[in-house]
Amino acid sequence: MSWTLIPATEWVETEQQIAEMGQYLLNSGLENGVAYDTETTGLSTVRDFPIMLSFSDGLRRFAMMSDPWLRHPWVKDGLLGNPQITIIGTNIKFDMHMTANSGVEIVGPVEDTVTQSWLHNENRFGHGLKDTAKDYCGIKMIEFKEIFPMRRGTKHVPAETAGEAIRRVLADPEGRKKAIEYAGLDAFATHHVRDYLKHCLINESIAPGHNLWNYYQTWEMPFTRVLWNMERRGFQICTGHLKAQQGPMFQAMEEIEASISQDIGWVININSVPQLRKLFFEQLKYKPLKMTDGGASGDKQPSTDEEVLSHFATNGCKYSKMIIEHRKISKIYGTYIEGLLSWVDKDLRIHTNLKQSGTVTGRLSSAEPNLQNIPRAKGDRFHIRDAFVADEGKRLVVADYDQLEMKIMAHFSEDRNMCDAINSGKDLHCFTAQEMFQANYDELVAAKKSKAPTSEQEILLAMRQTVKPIGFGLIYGIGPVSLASQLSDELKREVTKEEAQRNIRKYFNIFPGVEAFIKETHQECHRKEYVQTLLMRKRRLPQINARGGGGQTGEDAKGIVAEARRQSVNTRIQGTAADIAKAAMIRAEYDQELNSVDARLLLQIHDELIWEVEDNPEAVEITKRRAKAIMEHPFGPDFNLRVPLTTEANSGWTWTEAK
DNA sequence: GGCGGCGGCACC
DNA sequence: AAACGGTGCCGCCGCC
Repeated sequence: MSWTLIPATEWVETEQQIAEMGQYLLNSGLENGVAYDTETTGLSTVRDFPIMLSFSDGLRRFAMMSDPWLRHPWVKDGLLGNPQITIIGTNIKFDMHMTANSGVEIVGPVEDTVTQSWLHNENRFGHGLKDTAKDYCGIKMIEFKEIFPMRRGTKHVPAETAGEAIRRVLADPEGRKKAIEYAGLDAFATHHVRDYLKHCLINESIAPGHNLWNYYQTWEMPFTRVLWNMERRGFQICTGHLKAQQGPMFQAMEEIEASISQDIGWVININSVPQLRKLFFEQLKYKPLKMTDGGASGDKQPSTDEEVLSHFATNGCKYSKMIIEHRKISKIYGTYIEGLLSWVDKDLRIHTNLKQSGTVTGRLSSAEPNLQNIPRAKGDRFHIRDAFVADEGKRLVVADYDQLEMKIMAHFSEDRNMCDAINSGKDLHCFTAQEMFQANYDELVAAKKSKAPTSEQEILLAMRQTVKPIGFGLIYGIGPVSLASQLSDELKREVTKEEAQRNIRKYFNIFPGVEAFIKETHQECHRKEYVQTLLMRKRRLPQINARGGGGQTGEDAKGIVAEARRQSVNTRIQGTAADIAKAAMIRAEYDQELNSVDARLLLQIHDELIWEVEDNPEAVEITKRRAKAIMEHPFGPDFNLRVPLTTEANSGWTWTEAK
């Protein structure tokens, strides 16, 4: 569709009009869903609420004030509260929050065009309505700020909020006309984008008898609501625990900065990389160990990251360690103390934004704030995870997969040795070390468990430490250079790239199926220009067949092809892990037993799920048992991979205790 | 004064 | 940094 004839918005302001709209949309909506959009007081999913509403079936479009019409039976019960009607939105989770913030629930199935667009092309830049309406339907959208220019703030007068701007524009007759046109357009365009994408997804086969639209309906549609529930619940934070650390941390950073400044003769800001370069490479005359990436501009500068500073420290630099220490504190202080505190809402909980379509592999992502990169308890002196707590009278249950990605590698590769080792309950890394270095398996396990390893056990541990990064590396498509560096770091001795290469070779000799799996994945990707996960979701990698030319040198194309090859393997593994976690979450959310004890899913960190449940032994026990059962059989009790998806579940008052 | 690039680093 | 995959966010700094 290169252009679309757009009907005028029908502004609803009488009982008769709302009834006419309700009746009309009920009929068409039962067939093909109703698109819904809100103009709101702001972007906060907990504090803001709708001011204007719009609905469309793709033929007519309607707009109205949220007050009073959101609560009108035709809207509240006839459309949004009607379990038979699919509500379609662009980032529908947001509109679900806004609507709920005004006390109205969307109860039926929900469709999200952002997720649909991502499924259609995960590599696309921009799945928002402005981009998709234009590219897919030829509809040119009006910018929000064009209709509702927000007054800028000054020193003394705060900036206008979105809500104030909308109300101000609506008060003016000319502005009102424009606002009505604008509000009605979003829902209308959303419906058109959805119809287009539905058509595309139906026509995209992913397996005999299955297309991407089936996949969308089976997995992504229910997942949207699961994520909405999780965002709605939030995660309780013990703010006192975070605040108690602010003073000492700030003081520690100041002391380090003052001490170094005194010594070097000028006031340095340790957070400033250019100032650190001045200190190390101009004043102290160190040689750059490595250069930065340089980004798009290509301006490569000497790096001052932790590896470089550690190297300088071993060469006798007394500042390096202090700077590393300062960086650690600064990171925790900025991101996880100040940062997290600024996200705690009135209910003492953090409500993150869980992005269903943020990644190219199908993983979930979390933002505003990111709760998927909270420092892990082990090694965090500031105990950030202790601040993540259960509500009064409740308890957290944490369940996580054991080596999920390696299990998937075993499943896909069907490697006999790898599957046998896992199926006999062996520690995979110890088994690999045994095979690679002819060590004794039981002794390897004993060394791993030992609190005070003997010198013989240290050797065994080094074997296991050698093997571990290779396992990860296979999933990432590692090369000998980076493996060598990783091993050098891990083993605290120089490992050459030749030695690393020999270890990779040995690894493949023990698990020949793994090497074959990688080769087959490359070949298939070259042939189809995409790869698929367990649930047949696609990642398109057309660049895998890139040839030089077009201003691109042969060397460049080689790099691009190699990268795409790594991505093809990684996506099948990482993407399948994401499928498994997704399926487990959907099953858990609708599980009768978990619901019977009111176990509420709060967060997913890729291979880990966290619930909040009533603090009584029976409820906790049921949650742990059920969580484990569901995660180990995410596709139901009858579907098994070639290896078991072993899961461990624990409970506690805080995230740290429950893990 | 807002914005985007960059370096660095937290997680799986 | 890399021939190691996928994220999000901090502070700094230069630009407009």
